[in-house]
Amino acid sequence: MNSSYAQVIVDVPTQQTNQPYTYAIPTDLLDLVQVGMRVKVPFGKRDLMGFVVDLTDQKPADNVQIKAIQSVMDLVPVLNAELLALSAQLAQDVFAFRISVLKTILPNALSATYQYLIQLQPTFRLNDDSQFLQALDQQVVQLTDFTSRQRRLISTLHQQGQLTVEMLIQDRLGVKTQRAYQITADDDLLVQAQQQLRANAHQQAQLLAFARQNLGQVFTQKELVEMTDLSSATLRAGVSKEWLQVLAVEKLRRPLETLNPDREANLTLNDQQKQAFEQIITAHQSHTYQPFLLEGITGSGKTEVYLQAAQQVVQDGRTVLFLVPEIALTPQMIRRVSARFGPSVAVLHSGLSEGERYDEWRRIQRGDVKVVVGARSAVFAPLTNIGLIIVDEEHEVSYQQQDNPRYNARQVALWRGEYHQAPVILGSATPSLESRARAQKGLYQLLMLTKRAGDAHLPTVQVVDMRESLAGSQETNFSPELKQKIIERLQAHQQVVLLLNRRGFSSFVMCRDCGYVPRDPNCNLAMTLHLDSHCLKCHYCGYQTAIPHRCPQCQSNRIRYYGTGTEKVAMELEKILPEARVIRLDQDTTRKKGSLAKALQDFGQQKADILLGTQMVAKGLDFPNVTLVGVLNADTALGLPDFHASERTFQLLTQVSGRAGRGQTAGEVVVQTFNPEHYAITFAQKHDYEGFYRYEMRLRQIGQYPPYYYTIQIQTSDLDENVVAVHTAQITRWLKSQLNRDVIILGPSPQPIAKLKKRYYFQILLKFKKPHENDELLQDLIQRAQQIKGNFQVNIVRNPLTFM
DNA sequence: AGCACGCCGACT
DNA sequence: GTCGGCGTGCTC
Repeated sequence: MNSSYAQVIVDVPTQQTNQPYTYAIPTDLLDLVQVGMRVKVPFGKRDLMGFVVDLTDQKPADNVQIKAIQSVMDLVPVLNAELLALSAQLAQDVFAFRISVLKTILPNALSATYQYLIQLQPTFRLNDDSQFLQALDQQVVQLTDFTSRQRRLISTLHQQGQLTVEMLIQDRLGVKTQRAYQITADDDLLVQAQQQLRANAHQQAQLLAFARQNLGQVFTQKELVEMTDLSSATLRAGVSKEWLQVLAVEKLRRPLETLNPDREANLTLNDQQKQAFEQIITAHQSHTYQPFLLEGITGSGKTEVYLQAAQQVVQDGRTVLFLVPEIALTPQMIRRVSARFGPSVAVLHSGLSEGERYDEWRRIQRGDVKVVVGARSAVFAPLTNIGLIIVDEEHEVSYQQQDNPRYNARQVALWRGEYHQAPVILGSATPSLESRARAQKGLYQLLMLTKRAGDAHLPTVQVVDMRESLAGSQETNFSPELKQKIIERLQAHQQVVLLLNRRGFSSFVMCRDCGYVPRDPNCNLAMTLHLDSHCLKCHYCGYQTAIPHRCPQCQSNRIRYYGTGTEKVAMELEKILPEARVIRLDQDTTRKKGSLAKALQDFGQQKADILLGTQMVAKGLDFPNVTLVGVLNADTALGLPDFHASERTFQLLTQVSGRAGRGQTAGEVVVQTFNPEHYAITFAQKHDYEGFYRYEMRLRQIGQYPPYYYTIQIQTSDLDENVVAVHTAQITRWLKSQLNRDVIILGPSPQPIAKLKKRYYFQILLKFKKPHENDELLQDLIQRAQQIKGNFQVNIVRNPLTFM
């Protein structure tokens, strides 16, 4: 029985249209429209794309006029029941529009483009204003190509009948096709043709012979030419005589690195790995949703556990979703996974073109793929029958999308694991406090790997106090200790990785003599430098003070803002070690496609001695000849106005230390810092995650921060600084009157980057005990903010991971 | 978002 | 008087 109405989410991302609209299904589309398909619908004056989220027979109230669906854009649904349910849940969870979430779940190629076909009519009269239209007759144009003046004219002429405007809604990208031939299944026809063929028609004779060997089969033109060595002219002759039929077959744009991997054998698991493996497989085989926290020191072989568990799951007929941070999706890593799973793997990373991404998505959708490896957005891969989900480096901030909708892929992974009743592995050498605390409570099962693979030892870590090093001398990024060790490695023909920590760069003040950083008296967080207003501000509570010219702790006048770039460091290296060959790795040098792969390959082949880079050198790189890691500035993140500052610093130091001593030779790490006694640094020095965890948890408890409290960040913005300040203060008063007594409200205060793209930003932070206790009130806040006239905007972020 | 409606100031 | 500026409200 077909339903006669469809509930449609239309492609208009606004608060007012964030609801399903009811459309009638015309009789000729009755058996075509399905839930999860895209449709074209009339909406107001326009035609739009929309998603069918439900089918009903319920006739809606009489007071609304029901329009009919115009056409169906898909033959099969692009969203299954799981992903539709996920979209609804996620929209609520991250306070986003349903349509935005739906478009995030699907590849970009499936987002519609709106174009118009303009046809001038005989009545069209040319004049100065309408001159621009003459060249546009019969042309497909986009609305954004015109000024509002031109649009108005087109609209007027359209009403007068001087031209017609036809709306075209199209996929952003088509399916790429390739010319192919299907050989007739009619052998008699071919036999007959063979008998009648002229004796000198050797080419056609050859084609006929081949055809009779492959009755009914399909070959692309390219394949056919290669196999038979015939010309395309002969093939055309075959077509005209009906031996062959022309087809257009789909051509998949496959990323190169996954095409022909050499198979790679499994490594032997040690006892700890084996135990972890078995527990994961037990959960999978009993179809149980069970999150595991796999806490393994760097080099302990977490990846091998992932891969072998994945192989087992695939062997049992289920599929695997494997998430890694984008930064870890190096060609090294992709080759490794492809080598294990061959053609049944799909790799989704930011280097893919829109077309490649779409084609990988279609392979997954069709069920050709057993294992999906990818960064954040791969968590929406349309896999069915998932038997295992892996989130590698689960503590990574990049799993949370930084713009709307601000979903967290780790959370989505857990949701999908529960939906499929499958185990989810959260793996890290330095788990997020949140996940580690959940393991403590028994919500996740803790699996520990404490031994490094082979005989490798963790590197020794030397902390260098830059306060002493800098005193009296010229400002430099290299302490004598680090410089000396680099020289030793160069002489021994070993390699060096140097990390320049850019996180928190530039925006805070520190004393060069004693390491003092000005903190606000209320929150004890580092205050952010505002050059525009020449003051220091706390971005939690809004406390504000003048920039000191003399250090309050040691009276030095060398208190100034802190920061440097890789380019500057590379120049200094050139000066002090002119013979060293250096590869720079940062946003600037790796923007071009393939340049990262090239740089890493060169370093792997020892075409350089030193790899100098930002955060991206810290993750997942495996170069056995690297025996020294230098961290030029460990502190910068400590200066951030963020309660995660210590956690991030500890994680970064631990991760980058793990790059040293992965081969036979022991590794060494030099950490330069102005805060040698800071616990994030001393615990990292001892490779003591558990110690850091306990210490930091105490501080979080005292400061009433996560994981003891849930947080919500309310971002407000306006073109006018006063307007946003006034409205934000109003909202704060309203929240105070509405919220439960035990909800802690911090702010309002200007955001660390208070002005961005001509808008001024403020924030309010809420801290509370029950995860969803304020959701309704916040929805109400969004509705109310909608009523405010002007450019004022409100944006709500659940569990913010950064404060910028 | 985009489009119409409607209310005000600047012109042929 | 009308044209066109933009603020406001609606779209099944």
